[in-house]
Amino acid sequence: MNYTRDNMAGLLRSHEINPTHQRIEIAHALFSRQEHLSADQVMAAVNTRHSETSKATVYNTLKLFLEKGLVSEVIVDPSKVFYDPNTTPHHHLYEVDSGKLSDIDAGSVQISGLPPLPDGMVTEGIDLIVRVRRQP
Amino acid sequence: MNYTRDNMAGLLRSHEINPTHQRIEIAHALFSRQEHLSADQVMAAVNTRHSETSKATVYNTLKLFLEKGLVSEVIVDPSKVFYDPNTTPHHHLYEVDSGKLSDIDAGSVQISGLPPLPDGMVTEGIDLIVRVRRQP
DNA sequence: TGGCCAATCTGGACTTTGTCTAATCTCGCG
DNA sequence: CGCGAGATTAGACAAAGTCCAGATTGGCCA
Ligand SMILES: [Mn+2]
Ligand SMILES: [Mn+2]
Ligand SMILES: [Zn+2]
Ligand SMILES: [Zn+2]
Repeated sequence: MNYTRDNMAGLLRSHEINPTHQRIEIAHALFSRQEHLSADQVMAAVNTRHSETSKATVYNTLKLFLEKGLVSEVIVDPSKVFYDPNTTPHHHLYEVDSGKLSDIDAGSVQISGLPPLPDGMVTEGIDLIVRVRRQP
Repeated sequence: MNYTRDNMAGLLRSHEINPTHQRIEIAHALFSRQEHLSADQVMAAVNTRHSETSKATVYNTLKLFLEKGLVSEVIVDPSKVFYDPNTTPHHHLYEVDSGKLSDIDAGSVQISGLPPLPDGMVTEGIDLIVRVRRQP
């Protein structure tokens, strides 16, 4: 799969998102890199050549993508949220010193023995984060 | 175990923390409740009667407690960190709508199939968060 | 007892992440 | 064309957290 800007328009439409120039650029930043990016990093990525997308639009758009299920969010760093082009259930490895965040495939991992949920509650997701640091 | 202020002094000393009035109050707020509290909530708990502990001291002290292993931090909410008087390995259930955070005992939960760590890395911790929401 | 001084605490300025709003822009359609 | 719903924008605002220089504390020794 090649994440060209042209393909982004179709991807957006398939998630019921009206493909505008800014939205295409933001989707392209996330999907072409296939990396976890913070709002700030998206902002920088999208405005490298010249300033074309405002902070408000970056935040609005990431929230829209999240609602529409185009991206997921990863909460590992107390100071910022990361946005993830991978929406399949998967886990994360977080290198505490460097802030590097990478995926762990959910296929091989198995979680068992979780207690039953409180009444009237449904699981929204299970986040598993392995926090690692460079050997001291 | 009764978490009186007097017992807090000994608890602090056993973690190589000089027990000052403010530190005792902050530890007491966390341990007597046995709940997950944000810095803001600690601040409020400690200053109910009359203002006695500054914001800077609350943040400094929570960071000190964390370094000394007296409390742990839980990162589930993108807008604030929770501090946890429970430092034994355990998991969390997070009710997204209400923000309620509760413990899941690690004893019964089993996680298997995690890939080997990158070279020269050691696990600092494994965070498992079950995000739930009220049935729609 | 009183003074010293290292550790601690403090108010408040500052930074960063994120939100909000009112004004402006865009673009497909009649 | 030109309308208007939806989208974008600048910049004010809010909340969490950090930082610093000065004030306080309290244990210890003369
Ligand atoms: Mn462009
Ligand atoms: Mn008191
Ligand atoms: Zn991921
Ligand atoms: Zn806990």
